Amino acid sequence: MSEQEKDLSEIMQVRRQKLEKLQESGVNPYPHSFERTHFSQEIVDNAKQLMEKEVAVAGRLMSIRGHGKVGFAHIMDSQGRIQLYVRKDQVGEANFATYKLMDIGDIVGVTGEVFETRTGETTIKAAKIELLTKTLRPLPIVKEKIEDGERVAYDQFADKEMRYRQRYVDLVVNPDVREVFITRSKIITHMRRFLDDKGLLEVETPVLQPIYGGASARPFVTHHNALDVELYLRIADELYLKRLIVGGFDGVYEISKDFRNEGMDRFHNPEFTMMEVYVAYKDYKYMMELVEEMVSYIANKIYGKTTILHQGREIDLTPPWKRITLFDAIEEHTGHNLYGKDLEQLRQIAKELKMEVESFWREGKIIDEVFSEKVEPKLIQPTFITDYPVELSPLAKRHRNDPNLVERFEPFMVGGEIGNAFSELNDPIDQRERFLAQQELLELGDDEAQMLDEDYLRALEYGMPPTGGLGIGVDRLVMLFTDQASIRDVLFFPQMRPEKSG
RNA sequence: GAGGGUAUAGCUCAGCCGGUAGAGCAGCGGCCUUUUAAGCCGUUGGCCGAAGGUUCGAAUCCUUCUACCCUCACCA
Repeated sequence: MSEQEKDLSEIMQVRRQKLEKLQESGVNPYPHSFERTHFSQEIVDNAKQLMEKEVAVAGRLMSIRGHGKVGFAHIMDSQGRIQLYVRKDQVGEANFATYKLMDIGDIVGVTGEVFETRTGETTIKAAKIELLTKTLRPLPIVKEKIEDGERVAYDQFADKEMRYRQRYVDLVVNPDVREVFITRSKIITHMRRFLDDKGLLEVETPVLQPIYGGASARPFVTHHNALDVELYLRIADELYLKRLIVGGFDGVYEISKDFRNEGMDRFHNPEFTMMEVYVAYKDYKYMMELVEEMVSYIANKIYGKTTILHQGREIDLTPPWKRITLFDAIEEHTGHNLYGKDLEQLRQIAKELKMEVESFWREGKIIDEVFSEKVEPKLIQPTFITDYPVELSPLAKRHRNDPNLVERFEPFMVGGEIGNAFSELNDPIDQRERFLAQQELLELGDDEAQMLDEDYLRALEYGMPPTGGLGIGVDRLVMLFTDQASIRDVLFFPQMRPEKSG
């Protein structure tokens, strides 16, 4: 980079020359503060009341149109944009000279009176325009035009790689991107408020864990020097949160990052945000109500209604959502009832469905595969899939009516799952057996099988009340609400290969 | 991990069956005291992602590499 710095592009050299000129004329290009009285949007919205009143706004110059001894510009702040009108005979010779040395992208503060131009645009007639930060890099400026009431952007900053790597530029230049992240923040705020209003306690549990658990995934491994031990970045919060239920809390939740050392695509980032909640004395039926209530609550808070548009389809989040068992759903979509079928029969059915089956797959795995291939893509409207085979769910309690099943559900919509929940297994003896079954899988070479956690078993032996638990993939919920097709578009800084290798 | 695509000026993109680089915007110099994708005149700017190869000659054809995007496989 330093080589490039020496040989700056012409456009950047010019900016540095302007910086020097400004300093020579006594202008501080990096002053310490500015007293703002209004945001741009407030002025535009309240133009009548503010007419001929003095205001002070601060933000970035996004367009400059010169007219000799006069100039128009747009300044953008966090709320929007407003036009400036700078006259040499108003701001004075020296200040006008400073203005002439400003570039698109520079951060400025303007004081002046509000008025309306001939064309009817609310504008600030500058009494003074101050440089607040000189910028040395040109912004990839997007030009906009209003055509038939539609905002049309020209030369949009669109290169995805650059947008992700230089999100700060993306945010300045693409207003829709900012909106997505504001909505993301609101979703989490409303989620938190909803859970708090239920009387649940927000808690924090370890990210660095000596034994990882609570999900099936490969972990990131790290090393703690002082203790000289291997630690894992958590793949889930589950086992720690349930320890807190053992400890006597009636309901706890955590919204935080989990880490899974696996592939990346438009639904997966190595670090992602999970919300997990556990409520004592409740079961999975209660958790279903909690999910549909929470998601529709968020929709109402954000859009004032419980339907949303996602990738051109209207999704109706109004409770109650459809509920169907895993086996019924498979039968509905394939015509095959897989319940109680043995391994050979399942293989035969998979064959008839033209699916490839790996030799080491067991019953549960085949059922899961049939479901995700034949059913999952068709679950567009919100649907709870319930009652999974025991072997797929080592932490879930057996079904009250059928010991081959567990009380588990996953909420699906737009062809993907957004969470996972169960009546939590609190029988320590059964839990030990399930862990041992996982150990066998581990030995068979399943590197995602779960580790046996003796301390967690000890906690269960002290007694965990009946508990309902739920995890929600927050990023996916955000994708749904903000109509984004890729997880990278709802993460400020999605994981990328480091820049400039080789 | 497999397949497909993309990479040319600060940004958005042209550049055909190989002949030595182009536009708009931005920038720079002019003119311009109500413009708004401001306008008009002039003008600078490129190791054509990297490295090799074929060729008299490569942005263009071939090979390898790098990064990103899309699809598929595993996982939320």
